[in-house]
Amino acid sequence: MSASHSVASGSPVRVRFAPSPTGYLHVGGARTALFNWLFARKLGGKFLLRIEDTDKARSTDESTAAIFEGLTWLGLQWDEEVVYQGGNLERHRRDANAMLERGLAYRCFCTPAELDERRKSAERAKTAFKYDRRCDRLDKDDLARRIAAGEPSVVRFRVADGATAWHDLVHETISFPNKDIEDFVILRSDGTPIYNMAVVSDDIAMGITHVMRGDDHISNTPKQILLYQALGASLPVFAHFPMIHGLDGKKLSKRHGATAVADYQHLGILPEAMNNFLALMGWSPGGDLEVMTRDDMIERFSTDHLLRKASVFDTKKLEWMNGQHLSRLTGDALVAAMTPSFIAAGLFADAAAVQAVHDWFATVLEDCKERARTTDQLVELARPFFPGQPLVIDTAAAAKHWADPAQAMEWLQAVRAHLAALTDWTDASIEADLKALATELGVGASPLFQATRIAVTGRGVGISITKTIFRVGREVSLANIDSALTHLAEQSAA
RNA sequence: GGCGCUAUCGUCUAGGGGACUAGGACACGGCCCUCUCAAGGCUGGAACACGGGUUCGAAUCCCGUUAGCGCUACCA
Repeated sequence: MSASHSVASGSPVRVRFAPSPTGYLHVGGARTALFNWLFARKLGGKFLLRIEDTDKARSTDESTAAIFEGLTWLGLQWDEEVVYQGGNLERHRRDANAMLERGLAYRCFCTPAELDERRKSAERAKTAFKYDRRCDRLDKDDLARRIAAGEPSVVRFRVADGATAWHDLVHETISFPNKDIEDFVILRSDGTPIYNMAVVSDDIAMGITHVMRGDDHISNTPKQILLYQALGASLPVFAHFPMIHGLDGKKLSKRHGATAVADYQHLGILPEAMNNFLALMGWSPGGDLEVMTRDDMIERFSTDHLLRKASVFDTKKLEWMNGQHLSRLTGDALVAAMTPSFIAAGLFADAAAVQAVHDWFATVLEDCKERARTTDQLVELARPFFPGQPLVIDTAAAAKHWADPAQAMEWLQAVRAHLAALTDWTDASIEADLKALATELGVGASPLFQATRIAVTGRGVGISITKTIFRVGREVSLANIDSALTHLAEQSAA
C-alpha cells in the first residue's frame, strides 16, 4: 500500500470549487461550493473558483456567467481571481510529458475503434475490460518508427501493483486495489489533457490543501493520488460529500423540476435560507438546531458532522425554512433583502425610490413578513399598501365572502359610513368600531371583516384588515369600498 | 459484469456500546389561539433494511445478504 501522507497540517487552508460550465449552477454544485466556502471561512483559509472548461464542445460562456451569478447570489464569494482550466493546457501537457520522460507513462497507439472493439468483446465474454498494456511492450525500434511516422498516440499512465488508499474526511479509509485501475489516458492524441490530469496539475499549481467534492469522484481519487505521487507533490486531504437526489431517489436532474439555484431565486427564496437548507443536506451542527444564519454555520461547521448518505431534496422544508428566515429579518436587513423583489414586481422604480420611503417600507414589511413564506408572497401581501394600486377583486374570495351580493352591499355601506364618520383614526379604534358594527348588524366579526377585506384589498387573505385600513388611510379605504360597491351593483344588475 | 460508496419515521436529521419505551424538524391529522392567511402553543400517527456474530448489553462494532447510488471514455 502506498503511503498517502497529507499536506502539513500547519499550512493555510486553500480549497476550491471546480464546476464545468456546461449548464446552470445546480443545487448539488451549490452545496459543494457552500461546504468548501464554510470550511475556508471556518479555518481562515481561501476559497477559490476554477472553471473546468477543457471540454470545448460542451462549455459555454453563458454557463460560466450563470455559475458566477449563482455563487454571488448565495454570497459565496471566491477569494482570488477565477482560474480557467483551459488557460493551463501548456502546464498540463508539460506535467504529462514529464511523466512520460521519466518512464512513468507511455505512448499508446491503439485507436479508439480498436479499443472499442476489445471492450465489446470483453463484454460479450462477460469479463471486465481493462487495457492490456500492449503498447507498453512495444520495442524501442518499433516505438521510434511509429513516432517518426507521425502515427497518432495518447499518453497512458502506468499503474503499479499494490493498492491506493487514503483517509477521507467523511468516509474514513477508502482503498482501491491497483489491479482494478487500468493504465488510464492522461493526454489525448491531440495533446490535450484528460480530466484527471488537468485537475491534479491545477490543484497542485493552485496549492490546494483540501479537495472536497461530490462522492461521484471517489473512483477518480486513486488515479489522482497516483498522479500526485508521480509528480512528486504532496497529497491534499480528500473529502467526498454525498450526492443530492430527487424525490424518487435518483440523481437530481431536470426531470425533478427546479434544480438550478436561480430557479429558487426566482421562486422567492432568500439566499440565506437556501444556504441553510443546503447545509443541512449532508451536514448537521449536531443536536436540534436547524435554522441558522451564515455566521452561525461558519461557527459550527466541522467535517466531523458530515454525513455519508445521499439526501433527497424536498422543497417543502425549504419553503418553511425561508419563512423562518423571513420573519427573523428586521429593519435595514429586511429592507435590503426585499428590495430586489419589489423592484422586480414593479412596486419601486429603483433602490433610490426604496430609500426615499425607507421607514414606511420597513413598517409595511414588518407587518407582513410573518405571514409570508417566500419573498413573492411577501410582495403580494404588501402590494395593497402601495399607493395607486387598482382594486383587483379575487373572484374566488368574492364568491365565498360576498356570496350574497345584496347583503354584502348593505354591510359595506355600513362599514363605509362608520369609517367616514370615525374621528379617532387608529388601528385600535377602527377595530373597536367595526366590531361594534358587527354586533349592531347581528353578524359575527369574521364574515364582516372578510367582506371588508375584499372591498379594501381585493383579496381574501392579508394581514389584519383593521390595520390595513389604518395604514392605507381613510381616503384609499373609502375609495376602494366605493369601487367594490360599484362592482357589486354591476354584478347584481347583470 | 467489475470496482467503490451507502443504508434511523414519507423527507431532512439527532444518535458515536448502557442515558433509547430511539429525540427534533418538514409534511400529514386533531385541539388551542384567531378578522382570513401565516406564525405560535399543545397533541396523534410514523423509522433503526434483513440475517448472523462480538458483548453482561448494539441503532451504535464485525461479517454476509438485499437494495439504492456512483464509476467503469482519447466526458468532466
